Amino acid sequence: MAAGATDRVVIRVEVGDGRILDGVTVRKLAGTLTGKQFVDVRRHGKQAFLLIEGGGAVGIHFGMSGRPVFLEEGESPPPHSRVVFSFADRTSFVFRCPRMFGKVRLLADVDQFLASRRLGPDALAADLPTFRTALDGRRGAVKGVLLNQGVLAGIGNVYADEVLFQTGIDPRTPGSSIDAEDHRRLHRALKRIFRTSLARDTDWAAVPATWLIPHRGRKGRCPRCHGPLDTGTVAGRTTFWCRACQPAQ
DNA sequence: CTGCAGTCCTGGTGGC
DNA sequence: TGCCACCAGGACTGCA
Repeated sequence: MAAGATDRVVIRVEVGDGRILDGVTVRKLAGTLTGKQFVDVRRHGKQAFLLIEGGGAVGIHFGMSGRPVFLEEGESPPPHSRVVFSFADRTSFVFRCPRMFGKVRLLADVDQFLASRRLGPDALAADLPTFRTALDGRRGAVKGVLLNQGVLAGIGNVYADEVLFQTGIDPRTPGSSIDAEDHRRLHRALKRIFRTSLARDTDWAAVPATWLIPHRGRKGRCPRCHGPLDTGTVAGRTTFWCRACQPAQ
């Protein structure tokens, strides 16, 4: 993800738009980082953490459009680069965020931060028992359960629709009627979806045509049965599903 | 506790 | 063809 950001000395931190910062000033961020290295990168759900030598971390929440970009010497920051960390070896690490929904923070302790935000286990890292425990007993529409970052961290609106499509579950199904077999199938599908998507650099234009994602949109048709997709608001979010392939319970 | 609306922001889309 | 209004997306706040 942020491969290359570690083990290089930070010599400059530039913030293109201060609104991306949360709870820290440009001055404080730059002052803390200058002369230090990032020693490791962690990810939890939609956030990445660049661990600073000697303690603390830079927390990056990707929002919907945030992307990490590593630049080799001589490469210029792309448009919408909100924060640029420049290293002594002339490479740099950039946080792009066109829609400005992301956040950059300075954290004393990552685990403490995760606990304070009440985030659930990471959706991609969760094994089946963890996944099952997280989902079990949740009320409300299953789509809302999947979107709840306090249940599992990392599933956004588009991926929630995708995993429900691939498991043939109606997004409005009450969480209480999702059984152990559904849990198993959701878990397997989610891993496959995230791994495939990450392998394609999360480019939605590059995912398989058999997925729901390329067909989201007004006149979209189901890639499996070719019937018209249903659209509506579920759990407060725009939702696409196929009434035939995801039968109501 | 739960769920809903409103808010932030801007590139892309739909409609005219 | 060109312009503009509107919408989506994540997470927080405030209200019922």
